[in-house]
Amino acid sequence: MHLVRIYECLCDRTRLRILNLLAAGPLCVCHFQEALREPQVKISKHLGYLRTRGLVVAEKRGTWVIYSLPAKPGRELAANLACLQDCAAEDPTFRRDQARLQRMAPQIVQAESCGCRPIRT
Amino acid sequence: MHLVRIYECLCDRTRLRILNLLAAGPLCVCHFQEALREPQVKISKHLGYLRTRGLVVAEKRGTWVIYSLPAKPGRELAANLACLQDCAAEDPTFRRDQARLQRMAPQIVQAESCGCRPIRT
DNA sequence: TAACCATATTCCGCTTGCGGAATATGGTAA
DNA sequence: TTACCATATTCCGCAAGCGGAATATGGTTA
Repeated sequence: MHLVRIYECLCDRTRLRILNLLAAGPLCVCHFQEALREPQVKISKHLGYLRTRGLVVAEKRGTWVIYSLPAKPGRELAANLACLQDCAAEDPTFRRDQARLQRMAPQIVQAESCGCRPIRT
Repeated sequence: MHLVRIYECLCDRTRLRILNLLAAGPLCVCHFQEALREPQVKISKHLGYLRTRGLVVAEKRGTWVIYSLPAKPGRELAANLACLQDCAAEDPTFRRDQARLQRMAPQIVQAESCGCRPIRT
């Protein structure tokens, strides 16, 4: 019953907020810290939790790490992520996080930089 | 973030199996025991867990208790129950449970009896 | 009344997960 | 090289949840 593993990932508030942000596109760790206003350890540990369970994919780019949702999630995961997005649309916390993220743009992940600070190729 | 409470209910295998059976209609405790082939304590405790969190509704009828999904679940709960049903369609465990339940019919809950044994009005 | 039945609760040991402080790792800049 | 930065890991104390054995509760039958 692989479904249980998925729900275990979803039953934490911080992880839900992370997944909600990722629905809009890849992000690097420092973006989560800023958008969610949570300490680095907390973010990092929850990202690790999600990664080891396949809900999230990590890609190293120099010093920083960019996280994203899996390119082709399984049927169950896809269904639940869609359901989560549906529910998130009305939740104030989720909306606030998204708003903060938008305000942080356009220094959002580009091909060349995560935008955490200026990069010189 | 009420969603978290819902996911906490969904991240246990036995509770998922219970909710899956309930999707087809109300059942009394002994039906769960038989269809899931799990001990009484286990069933009872998980039903209690679900009940206190509003995922399930209990109605006493004499000695036995009939459980069902809430008549009008909230938006988030409804969405997740639908998603669960979608996922359950392919899972062997869920299908097996449903098959056992169907084999147990027609002694399934009626207005007058839970069918656990013959009733004389 | 007493015996019985379906269900719920309590107790116990165990595992998992959480948050935070401190520390480790490993890449980048000077 | 050394200093620094972003991220991950370890260690700790604590709380919650699970399963099972035993027991309690409360309605039903005899």
